[in-house]
Amino acid sequence: MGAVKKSVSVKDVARLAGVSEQTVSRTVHDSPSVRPETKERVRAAMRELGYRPNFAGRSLRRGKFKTVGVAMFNITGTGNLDRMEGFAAAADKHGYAITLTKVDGHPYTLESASSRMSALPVDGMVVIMNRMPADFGTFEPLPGMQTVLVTMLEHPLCSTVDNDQFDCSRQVVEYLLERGHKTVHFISCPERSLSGMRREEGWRETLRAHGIEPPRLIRGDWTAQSGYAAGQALADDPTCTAIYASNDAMAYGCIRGLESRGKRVPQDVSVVGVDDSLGDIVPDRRLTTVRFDNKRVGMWAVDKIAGADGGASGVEHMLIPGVLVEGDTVRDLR
Amino acid sequence: MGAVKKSVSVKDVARLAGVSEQTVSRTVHDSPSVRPETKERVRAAMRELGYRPNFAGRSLRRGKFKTVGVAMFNITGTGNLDRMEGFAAAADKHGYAITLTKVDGHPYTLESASSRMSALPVDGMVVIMNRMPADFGTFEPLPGMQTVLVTMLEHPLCSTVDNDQFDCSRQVVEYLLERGHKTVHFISCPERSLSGMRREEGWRETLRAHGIEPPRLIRGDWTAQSGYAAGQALADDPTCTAIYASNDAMAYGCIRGLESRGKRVPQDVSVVGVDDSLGDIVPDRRLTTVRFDNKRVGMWAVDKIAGADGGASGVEHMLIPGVLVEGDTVRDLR
DNA sequence: TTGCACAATGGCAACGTTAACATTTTGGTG
DNA sequence: CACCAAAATGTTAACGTTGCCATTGTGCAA
Repeated sequence: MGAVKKSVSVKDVARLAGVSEQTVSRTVHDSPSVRPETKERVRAAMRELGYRPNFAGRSLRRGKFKTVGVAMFNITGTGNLDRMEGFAAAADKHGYAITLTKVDGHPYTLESASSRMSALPVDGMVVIMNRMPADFGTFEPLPGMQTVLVTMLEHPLCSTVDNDQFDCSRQVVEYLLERGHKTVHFISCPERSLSGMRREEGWRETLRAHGIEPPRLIRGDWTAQSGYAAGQALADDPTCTAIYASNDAMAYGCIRGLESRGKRVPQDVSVVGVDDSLGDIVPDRRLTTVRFDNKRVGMWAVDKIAGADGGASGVEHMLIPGVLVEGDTVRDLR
Repeated sequence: MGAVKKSVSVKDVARLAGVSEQTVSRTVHDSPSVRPETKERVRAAMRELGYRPNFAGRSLRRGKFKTVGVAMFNITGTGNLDRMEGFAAAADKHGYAITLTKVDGHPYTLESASSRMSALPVDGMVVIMNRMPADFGTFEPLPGMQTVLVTMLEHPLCSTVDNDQFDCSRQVVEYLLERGHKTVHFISCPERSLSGMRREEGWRETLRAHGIEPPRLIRGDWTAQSGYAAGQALADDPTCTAIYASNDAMAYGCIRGLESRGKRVPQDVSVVGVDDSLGDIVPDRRLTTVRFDNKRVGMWAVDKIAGADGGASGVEHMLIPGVLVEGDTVRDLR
């Protein structure tokens, strides 16, 4: 019918309501210095025209976007959903939005994540690191763009936050040692995984701290199949009474592998996993595992950016401990 | 040391390069009507000052944000990660970004998702529906904001896309019937799940289409535990040679439940799930299941918005079929 | 040498919003 | 009723970018 109206601006509302643009703006922000009846008139005009504030104009004026960018090299990955839940929750709390970007991992550098973000309407950015970026040591965040890395490594210029993988292994190993196990065997993961390697260190160092020389580890690949093979291999080892697997899938595979060789869990061998990812999937047992609070990790990252708002806050490093969840796959030997 | 520079604009670059702002803008867009040596001078100035184009100014000028908003009532949910992968991939392809928002589900209405988005810098929006919004029938998208719903329901004003749940059940049921099973028992899910109910319809109607009266279904709750109970219950039913569970966790629970009663899978009873979510988790068998392409669902949604760009494209409804993946939990009775 | 086409560059305005300041109106007091 | 403070409203300018049109410079044919 009529000409296509581009978009409704304060000017249009002002004209219809018979007030100045400024009064409209004040009404939008519910300023106390507008008479209630005037406000009502303006609101009526806004409703009639279907006015909604233009984000671009607003940000341009304010120099702020109220948005945090999240850069991911891999979207699919254990815990990412919970982390996002955390991002969204924290953003919500501060009146911020989240902008998600997939970064091509070739090359796998922080620089590529950073430059990808630089053209987007964000006040700060979070990078989820899965591996070691080539430029981790030399990377400098964009000026004015607060950058938080989700990693357990510390960075001199960027705040970091992640689950405490070392402590996770410490908890597991000590839990087993306390229950009378003489040593703890370990099913590891691919070497490129930062968090996996940190778990490995935690296992090794905690054993050493208790004066125990770590047994030879078995390298897995995160899948239950590799855990199954590991379980079969360890079934013949008489010194093996306790196995710690780097994730729940391998732990479960390991249990089945042990059982396939006639070992019973936990009567003969105890098994502990990490992730708490099998709760609704495995029906007949409750795996003893470590539950991480990825949502909290996500919240911390966004809080750091959105919470600081104007005031530039310093670089911080945060490790969030997991919680060991007792199931029925560990035997107390005492 | 010096005063804090707010941000570098074309003006600053222009001054340093000794050209007009317009020439800087043209250089940014690599216009052919700038002499190569001038371009180089401008580029040098940009590098020196660390110029990056301001998104707000640009969007304000262009009236476009090159961003698609995604509204979710629940971030955590099967398939969401893959869907996001799809959102991000499609956005990337079109040079768009994704803005993620969690919408409070009280009330659970499209209106609340829509108004939440209206203040954000987005050109269009995607809503992931898990349940039936109270205002589904009456909802009107914001003018100028193309809205795509991820749901299998059709909407008169919004394009929709989702996995074809009905067809999923059809495939499974026909697959089993073809292999000589006389009927197919069904482990369902909570009634509030839209997709689950559609699977239920598919099961029921496909059986009827083959002249078979559907047996009484067992209502589960998505967990392996409920599948386990269902498996035990069905173990005593001599007519039951094939079970179709509404997800893999219940299917796996069901298998374990059957085994706990001495039934073997697939020798005595065949079991099929949906989701293909156990591949790396269950070590000793490959579940026959249906794999959905959630990434493609996500891509379709964002393509619809970002692909149309200016030209308003019509309302479309898309159902993306899953693929039945043969494992070793079905016996061919022929 | 003049004229003309075309390449290269510059000036201006506008997108929508709001902070800062300016002005008008209102209500209360002497 | 004049006067003043406070409340209510209006005016202006600027945020950074870029489309449009104007201007200047360059090379070449007449």
